[in-house]
Amino acid sequence: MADDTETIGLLAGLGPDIAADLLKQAQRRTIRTDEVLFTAGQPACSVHVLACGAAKLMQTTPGGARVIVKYVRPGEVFGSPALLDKFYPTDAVAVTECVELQWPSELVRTVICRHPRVALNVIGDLEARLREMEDRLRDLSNEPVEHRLARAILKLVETFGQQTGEGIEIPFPVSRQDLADLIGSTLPTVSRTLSAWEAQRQIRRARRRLVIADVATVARVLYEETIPEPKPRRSHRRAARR
Amino acid sequence: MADDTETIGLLAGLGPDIAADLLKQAQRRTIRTDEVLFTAGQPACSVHVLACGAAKLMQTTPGGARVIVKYVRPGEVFGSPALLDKFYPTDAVAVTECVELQWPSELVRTVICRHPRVALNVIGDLEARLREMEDRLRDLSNEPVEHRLARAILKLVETFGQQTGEGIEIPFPVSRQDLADLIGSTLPTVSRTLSAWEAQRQIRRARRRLVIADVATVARVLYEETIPEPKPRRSHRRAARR
DNA sequence: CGCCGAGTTGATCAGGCTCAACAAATGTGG
DNA sequence: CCACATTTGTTGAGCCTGATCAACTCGGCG
Repeated sequence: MADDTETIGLLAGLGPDIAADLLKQAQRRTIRTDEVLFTAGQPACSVHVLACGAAKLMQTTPGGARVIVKYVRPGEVFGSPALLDKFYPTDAVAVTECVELQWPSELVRTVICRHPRVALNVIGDLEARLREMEDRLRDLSNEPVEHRLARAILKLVETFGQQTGEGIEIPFPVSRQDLADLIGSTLPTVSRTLSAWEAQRQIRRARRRLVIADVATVARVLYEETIPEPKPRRSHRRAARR
Repeated sequence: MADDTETIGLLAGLGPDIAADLLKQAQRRTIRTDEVLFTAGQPACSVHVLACGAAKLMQTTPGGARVIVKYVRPGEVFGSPALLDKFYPTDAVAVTECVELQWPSELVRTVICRHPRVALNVIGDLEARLREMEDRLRDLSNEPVEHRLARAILKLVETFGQQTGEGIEIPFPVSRQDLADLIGSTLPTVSRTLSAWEAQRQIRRARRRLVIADVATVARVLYEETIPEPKPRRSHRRAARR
């Protein structure tokens, strides 16, 4: 398992011996698909890293609406609120069989004191997530569903995509509802758009998995009919028309 | 200026002497209203803290759409991407006369090594911003404009609000366009809603400032007509109707 | 074989965006 | 201090994206 050292962002730049030592101190847990790693509202007392597999972080509002905040990929930190003794803000659910590492938060805090590099790694991770959220916020404010959907899929592709004979496959089930929750839309709307793309052979489904046959064409959705708009300062919302 | 020590989250928990020392090393800059602190895309080489005043962080898309990512309040860190030698992801614009402190990023990195507490402070700040973004994402996906607007205003109130004779005032100009960019809507829509609230005396305007006369009633917007929805699991979007 | 959750698809309707013309407020120079 | 220019806000009319509701299909499973 020593090769985790290379994957895990948290331990980057630490020197193999130290990293290995920290790894040994981690609590290791295997979680089956659809099982819950933690729940929103629970007190967060350890910092988590996904060693392998994939998980989704999501919130459910009292009204029943759901939002997928993020898909976690191997090597990423999640549950960092633990460092501040807060509560988990989201549910975390395994979407694959996966392996998770946990360190109790006080331990991590002392590690940070001894190896401040770890703190920088955490900061880097958080910073990246913040950027990601800013992007999504922009999309949600300005882009139509079709664009948001394309972008969400492209993102899944570059984060989790695996080349197969049929195209690039997302190696875990992504339901239409999931996609809807990811882009702030609804199942029927997503279904419609995807049906169209399926008809055009840009995507397909293989045993519960999403397969993107033609990434370039999906990406093109984002650029076609983006009005060059000669006017110096258009005001707002929906750059596309016609 | 030693009293900055108490306000500045970055320096929390450091001991007055150390904090004072760090403060001395900061580059201090005064910025006038509407001036730019930094621009999206610039290489970020120092970490900023707002000593006093207020600033907004915003992005402008090529299409001309704008998003206000955050209003920065005194004591907050902004421009932390510098720690990783990245680029500023947003523009930062002063909305008041304000004073900013800057530390070159390498300096901050060494400070972090000597005083890991600083790293925890940064992490705390980022974590809080992440939570905030998650909330906004949820709102944008699920709530109608009216709710988002109410929430945005309430947030401004609790972050910047100052009690005055007329009610609680936001101590800097917030245009309808700003509010629109904050909640992902458009100027005309915001204007309409606000006109209504103005007519009902919940808010007013005094010399370019927003004054919230009746916070409770604005807050009530969020709760009235939230359907109790007996059904165990409604699917999605817009909990409110009728 | 019948059930159940997930997906499809049609019909309908409304929130809120767009366009546009006008009114207020702020600022500028004489 | 007033006329004009510029920016910011107001308000009406119309339309379109995408949500909602609903009926039906499909694939998997006990």
